[in-house]
Amino acid sequence: MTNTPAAAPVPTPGGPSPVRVPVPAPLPDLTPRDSAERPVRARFCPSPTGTPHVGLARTALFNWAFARHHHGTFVFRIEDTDAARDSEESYQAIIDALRWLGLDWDEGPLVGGPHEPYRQSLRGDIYADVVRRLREAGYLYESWSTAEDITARHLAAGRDPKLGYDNHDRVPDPALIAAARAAGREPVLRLAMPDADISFPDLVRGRVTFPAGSVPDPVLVRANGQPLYTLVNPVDDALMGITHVLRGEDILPSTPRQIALYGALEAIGVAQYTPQFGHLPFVTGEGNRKLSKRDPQSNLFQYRDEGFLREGMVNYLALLGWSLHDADDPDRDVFGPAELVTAFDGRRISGNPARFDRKKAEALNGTHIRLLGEDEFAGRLLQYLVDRGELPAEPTDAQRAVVAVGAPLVQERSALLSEAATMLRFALVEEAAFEIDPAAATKVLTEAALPVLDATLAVVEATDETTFVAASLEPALRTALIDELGLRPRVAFGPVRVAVTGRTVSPPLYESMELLGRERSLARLRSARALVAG
RNA sequence: GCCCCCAUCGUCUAGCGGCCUAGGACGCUGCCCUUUCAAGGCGGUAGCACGGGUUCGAAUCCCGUUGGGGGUACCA
Repeated sequence: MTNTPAAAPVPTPGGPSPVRVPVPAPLPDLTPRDSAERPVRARFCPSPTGTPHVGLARTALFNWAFARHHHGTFVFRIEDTDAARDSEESYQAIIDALRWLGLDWDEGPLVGGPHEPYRQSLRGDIYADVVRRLREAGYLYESWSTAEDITARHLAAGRDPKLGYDNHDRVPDPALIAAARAAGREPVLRLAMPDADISFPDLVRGRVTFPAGSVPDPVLVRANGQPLYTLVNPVDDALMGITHVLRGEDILPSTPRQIALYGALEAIGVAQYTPQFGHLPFVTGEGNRKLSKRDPQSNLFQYRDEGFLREGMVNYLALLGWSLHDADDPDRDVFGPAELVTAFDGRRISGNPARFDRKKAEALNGTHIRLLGEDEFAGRLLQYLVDRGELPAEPTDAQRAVVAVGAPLVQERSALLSEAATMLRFALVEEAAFEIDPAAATKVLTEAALPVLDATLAVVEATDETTFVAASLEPALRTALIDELGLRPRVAFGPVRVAVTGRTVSPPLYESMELLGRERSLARLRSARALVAG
């Protein structure tokens, strides 16, 4: 391997450089009063490139909570500057995600605001103007080198080609330019990085310093004239008056070039100040790797489909890199969106990567399900069943009644709405569509079940519409099955449960029978008996 | 390679020099309750990566090592 001098990969062009080098403002350590100096304006600025994932949602949540906590403004902006990857479908999905989580924005698509438009694909003229002014002030220079040119120069000089761009074009190279022109190529526009350490106070990590020379001059404008993220992200943050940038740790390494750009933007009057940055830890999956967009576990909507509550999801997402500390509990796990906002001042964000733990997310969701009032839970469950297509858009009165009566029976036994739906399905399906789970039948509906079903049938047949209620069924069945047949409860009620609900796991039995009704219960018991009798 | 970030139970964390024989939650697990499953109650299991400092005293501060992660695009 080539021995390259450490920390000096970028040769400084000899002689006076024709390129103007921005002077970033010194960014002193944060003091408690900094946050009070100007009203907080935080933003969420995703690229619409795929299905929203949990890491994206976490970033949105933190920015939202931070803005709300400080009574500031939450700006929502779409960074769709890569036509090859962006899609309208993805844009709609992001909006859907924010709405589901209840993250309302004060400025952005659909709601407008003083800095419209909020989709970067519509802001071309603005960027063109900023680029023109940066060029006129001398901050951008044309760079004609291709990746091959750069690699060839490193190799010729005995340097490691992985060093990246070598700042060669700061001084125009007539031969290179002529060759590029002959090949019909256009130059990209680069910003010259200052030859000094770049250091900034990170809200999450404290002071972070990048040594001079460790960041090559970045490309801000493509050869085809289209601006890149490296330009438009800081430009829009500046134009929109963003004060705090909470974003993923993956862009921590690009912060120095943004700070350099802010120096130039301030010089030409586009920016008034450099915002404060806070880099949120990664959300990881099963391994230690950053949760990839391709990982099915990362798909936010999957959790909604499986019956996560907004409250459960928000609560769990908030715990991914943050913890709530209050007077009576220094490490509280369960809290709602309002409590999150009250507590989220941004100071307790951890720098540690956090693994997305499905089990814990589910447990937390179960806690929130139990926290819901009975009627509220029934309403959520009904909506969930409709959304999942298990009930029609306009459920019948009978269907509504089953959910209303059944919801309290399953509320404390469900961690997810999908579990509640599964447990209530026996009473929701058309009678013709009712099926007994084969595994449950094999396990419980054996020959030994015959006397149980006979005794149960006798009991139920003896009831009428007024005595077919849980309160009467319980003593009657206990007498018939436990006392008279001398069975243990587990053995006695198993066959009845499977006959009536089709599953070994169900809401409480007597209530389930009452919910189903006398006639349907009888029919199912008879059908199960026939099955057992062969 | 180079730059940056991170390092407390399996997982997420509390801890910001003595209150720590390290607390909570999830998980796992024992018992109780019990018509299934849950919920609930009472227990248990398990951790400060390593090595140097600093200090009367270090999970807490500093340095190094190791390990993990990210970046190094005319993606964002």
